[in-house]
This record gives sequence, structure tokens and C-alpha cells, in this order.
Amino acid sequence: MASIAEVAARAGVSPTTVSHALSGKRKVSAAVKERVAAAMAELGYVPSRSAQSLAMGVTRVIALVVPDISIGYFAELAHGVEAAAMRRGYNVILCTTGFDPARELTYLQMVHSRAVDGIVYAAGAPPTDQELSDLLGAMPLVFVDEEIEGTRLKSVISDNEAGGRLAAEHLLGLGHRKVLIVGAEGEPFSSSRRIAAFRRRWEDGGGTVVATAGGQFTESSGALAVAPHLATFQTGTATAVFAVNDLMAIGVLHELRQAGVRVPEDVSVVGFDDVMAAKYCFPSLTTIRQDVPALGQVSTDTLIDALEGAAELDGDQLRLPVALVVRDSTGPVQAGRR
Amino acid sequence: MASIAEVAARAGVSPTTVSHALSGKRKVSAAVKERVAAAMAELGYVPSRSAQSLAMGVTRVIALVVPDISIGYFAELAHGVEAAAMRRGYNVILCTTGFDPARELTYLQMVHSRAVDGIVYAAGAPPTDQELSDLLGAMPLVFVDEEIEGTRLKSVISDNEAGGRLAAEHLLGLGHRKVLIVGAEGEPFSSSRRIAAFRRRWEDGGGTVVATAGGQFTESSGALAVAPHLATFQTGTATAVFAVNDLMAIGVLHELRQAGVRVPEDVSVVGFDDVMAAKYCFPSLTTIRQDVPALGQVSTDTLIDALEGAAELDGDQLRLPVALVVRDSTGPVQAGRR
DNA sequence: GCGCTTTGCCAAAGCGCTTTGCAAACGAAA
DNA sequence: TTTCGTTTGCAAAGCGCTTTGGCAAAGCGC
Repeated sequence: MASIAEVAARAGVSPTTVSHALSGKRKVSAAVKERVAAAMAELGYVPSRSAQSLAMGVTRVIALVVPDISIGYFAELAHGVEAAAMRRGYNVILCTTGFDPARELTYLQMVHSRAVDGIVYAAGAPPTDQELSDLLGAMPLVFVDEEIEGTRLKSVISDNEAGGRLAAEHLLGLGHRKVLIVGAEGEPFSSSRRIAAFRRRWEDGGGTVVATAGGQFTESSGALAVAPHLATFQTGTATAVFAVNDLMAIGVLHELRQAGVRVPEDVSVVGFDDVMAAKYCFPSLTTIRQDVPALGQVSTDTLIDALEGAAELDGDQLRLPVALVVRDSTGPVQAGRR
Repeated sequence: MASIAEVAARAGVSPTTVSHALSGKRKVSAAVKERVAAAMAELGYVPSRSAQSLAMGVTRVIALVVPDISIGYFAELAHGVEAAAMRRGYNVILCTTGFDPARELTYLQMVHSRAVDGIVYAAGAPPTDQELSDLLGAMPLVFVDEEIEGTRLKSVISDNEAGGRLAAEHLLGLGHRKVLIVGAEGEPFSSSRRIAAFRRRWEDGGGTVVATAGGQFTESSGALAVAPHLATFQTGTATAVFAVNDLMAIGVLHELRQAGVRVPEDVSVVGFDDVMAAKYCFPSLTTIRQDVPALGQVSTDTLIDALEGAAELDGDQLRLPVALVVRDSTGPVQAGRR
């Protein structure tokens, strides 16, 4: 555990000079620089991060707050965050909250303890807690795919409205007019945006929403949500399902198959996200693709820009484009079912 | 950014006393303790982590090294690691290498710079680099699901041999005798163990291995591996596929469906891992379940035990049990195909 | 009332780095 | 030769915490 003092001694210079040689903040003659480099190599010197952090008041570490990293969406997000952070010389600390506000609070403390410089906040749902919201408001932090009521914090989101519209247009174009929406309305930010936009475009196009069934954004909750409506599909009272995320859509697919409802012959299903499984489930899922790693990268770059004084953190949202991916779970409505 | 000195001043005591009140390492009278607590609350004091790290020579942070966090397996692993770390008051820094030795090296430096106390190393493949291996050998580090040739480092693994045996027995029990193995043999640690154990049990049971096709452990490489053998299945020259991981198995399923080969009527497929998608792909995948989060938890606990002096890091492996999960992708071999 | 141990608090010395004010050395300009 | 800028290097003061030795005051037995 060589220290800068030992390196200095060995190179026959002062610690100051070693520091400058390393950081380049002041000029050091080539000869000395070389001696220092040699000494460092011999000693296997690596500067202590905690000492640097303490002296500089900055850690070059950011926290990524997610509810559960084993959910594909958040894993992909983490991938983007880590890539961007790495590129700029930052490390990322993984903070999973399990949707528990208490743990969230714990993690937010990390900026107060100066363990991290800032936070990429993708907790899956906006904080209900007042205490939390207050904390968040006064912190170097960027939201991913959500925003806090009232505050004008920076947030990076996918264009959920456009996604909802695309989904509606696709189904309308196939002749569908009666849809079941799977997803909780008025709930978390992005999900409600998707539904609202879908609904608007759908009704504009002459469609009707047969029902809305909520859920927890998991496969099983998707299956659960669709179960009471199986008869609806058999009679043709509804011919399409719009699920606010792929996990739920996959649960729907599963449930329909169990019940003997054919997709896409009897009912078309469209999801949202384009997770990996969407391509490999059966039938493969028509969905709205959002570029999740990009979401992570952009939010991280935004955060770091702000930390380094290159930008402000309050203000508007950054909105990333989405795209319709047509696969096998959607098809034209059958004759007589319209 | 209140400091311990300010708290001390406000409470009318010395910084020493504040520190002791906080850590409990020496007795502090109840009255004083209360005054200190009040002062801390008023000032919103939170101790500085970098100062603590510097003074104590310990960070309470560990690094998790994985090739790609967006791969389901590693995401689940991260989940387990984070949970265990959190429970013991540690944070985890996410390090994704993208299978790049250079980046790996960078991350391993983190223990030299004392940015982390130890490493959970799940790089997906053993390091080829000699420099790397040497580094690894002299570090507070535990391997997940792999081990380094020659060294006696701690590693936590799933019982890959048992898994391979289970898969073989299941297929044998269904009457299969001719199998295609999908996965690179002699390659990364766990994968080759699975294959070797499978093959041994298989041949013991009177089966023959028609071919082995390698791959990169992704869906597309699974699809690619099976493509040249499609005819084999149509003629019944092979009636089963054992893929060393689920991703490849899912790729195989996909390719077979494209080609009109029926599963499980024409061919049975078994995977390994039991990733989330295994349940929702079509047909749902028979596979060997390994408890990946547990892998993460156990390795993290092992590492932390060692960091805190409660255990040694050299020595044998910890081996976690696996289980056969039967789903729809396997069935009895058809008459006349045997 | 005398020694002796506790008890409860403090001073000061680090931990390993960055940073700033100074000073010596060295040319170049006057 | 003097003067003035540049280089180039150093000393010392932090950054905010932990830790140890010490020292009064209080409690105890006799």
C-alpha cells in the first residue's frame, strides 16, 4: 500500500510534485516526471480513492436507484448507465429498493454522506412519501421515465404518448375497434401516459375500450388481469388487447393459450417495451420498442454534465423516440367479429 | 455539509465524543448522547463516507464484476449480491466488462486504489490473461460459477455435474438415445462441466451423442448451432437436444419452429438455468434450475465474512444444488424413432 | 478519610491526498 | 548588470473522520 509520500521519497521529490506529475495541474519537468513514473511503477503505486475523494470533495461515483435489477427493463437500463458512467470515468453503485420507501431513503442518504455525487433515479414509481419528494427535489438527480408532481426536475423519458398512439394506430389499421387495456390507469407516470395516449387515438379512430384491468407489471398480473375477460374474446366482444408492458403482455399470451383462445386469429395483442422475451415468446409479440439502454446513457450523461457544471438539472424533459415492432401477435380482425 | 466538529461545538463536547456516541466504541453518558443526537438532527449531520474510509482503511463497498448486466443470468446474480451486501451494510459497485480483459483489469485496480474492499467475480469466463490471473490470485475475491486453473481460490458454483446428470436421466427416461449437444465443450468452466457430466451419464445409459455444436451462449448462437442439424431431426437420427443454457435452448426452439420441426413430438429440448423466459417461451422449456440469486448471496456473504476476518478465502468450492424442472419441451420419444 | 478502580470526556496524531502561497533558479529583456 | 517573468519544486494547511493515551471526577471498600 504505497503512499504518495513513499513515491516522492523514492523519486527524490516532494509529494506535491508527485501529485502534480500525476494530475498535470501544474507543469513538471520531463526528467522529474520520468523519475516519478519509475518510482510509481517500482512501488506499484495506485492513489487512494478515499483520500482523493476527501481532499477533492468529489467521489466520481453515482448511484443507480432501481426497484429490482433482475427485471429485464432495469437490467438494460443499468447497462446503459454503466456504459455511460464508465466512459466518463465514473463508477456506479447499484441500489435496489424492492419498492420499499425505507430502503429508498437509505440510499438517498448516500449523497448526504457524500458516498456518491449524484443519482440516476428509476424507482419504477414516483415517491408517495412527502419526505422522499422533498429530498429528491434538493439533490443532483435525474429521473428516468417518470417525473415528480410539481417539481421541475430533469427527467429522461421515452415518448410514451407516441408509443400509445402507434399501438392504437396499428390495431385500428388492422380493423380492430374493441380493445381491452391491461395496465393500471392513473398510476405510475409512464404507464398512464401510454394508456391515455392510446385511448385518445383509439377513440378518435372510432374504437371503444371494453375494459381496463390493472396490475403489477408482472407476467402473472397480466394473466390475472385478462382471466375474467376470456369469454369476451370468445364472443368477439373484444378483439384486441393493449398491455402497457411486455411482461404483462406475455402473461396475457400465456393465459390466452391456456384457455384455447387463438392469437392472433381470435385476438391481437400488443405490448410495450420490446424486452428480449418479446421476440421469443409464442406467438412473438408485437410491441412498442423503447431504447432502454439509451435511456440509461442519456440520463447518466445528463447527470454527469450537471455534476461537472456543464449543465443545469432543473428544467424540461428529454424525450426519446419509440417505434412499433410488428410480430406475430397481431393480425387483421376476423370477418364478422368487428 | 455539517462536519463532526460543528456537531461537537453545538453539543458542547469534543469531536471525539461525538464519534464515540455515534459508533458506541466507548461509553458516553446518556445525557451527552442525547445532546449529541439533538445537535446532529438540527444540523442534518451525516458522516462523510470518504473521511471514514480514509480513517478506517475500509470502504464497505464491494465490486461485482460481470460481462453484461443486461443478460438475465447476471442480473439475477446482481440481485442476490446486492441483497446480501445491503443486509450487511455494504454497497456494491457494478462493473461490466463486455468480455474485455482491458476493462476487467481497470476494474480490478479498484481494490488497489482501495475504492472497494473486495470483489465478486463472475466474468463469465476464466481470465485468459496471465497478468489477470496473477492479480486475481492476490485479492480478496470470490469466483462465481468458475474457477481458476491451479489456484485454490474460493469459488461458489451451482452443482453443474448434478445438473448435467439430471438432464441426461430425464431424457433417457423418456426413451431418448440420440442427442445433439448445444454448447462449447472444453470451454468455460461451468458449461464444460455440464456437458461432461451429461455425456458421461448419457453414454452410461446407452445413449449416443450425435454431434456437439458450440456457441456464444446467446439465442442467436443457439439457433445457429442447430440449423445445420435440422435434417437430422426430421429423419429421427437425433430425437433430443441438450443445450447448456436456456438462452441457447430458446434459440433452438425458435429455429425448430421456423423449420417446422415439432417440439416435443419430433424432438425434445432441455436447457439449463431456468431463466424467466424459459417459462414463457413456446413450448415452455424443460430445464435445470439453478438458484442464481442464491449464488450471488452466498458468494457475497463468503466474501464479506473473509473481509471481516471471519473466514479464509482460499480453499474449496461451495456447491449449490440444482433441480430438474419439467415443462412442455420434452416428451417421450415417438414410436419408430428410437 | 484513604487509596483504588471506574466512568466519561478530551487532545492530538494520524489516514493519504490536493492545493495554494512562496521561493529558488533561470533566462531573456532592458 | 539589473530587472522581471517564467518555470519548477516545496512546505504546510486542510479535507472530516477514528483512535489512543491521558486525566479529572466520581464511586467503592475498608
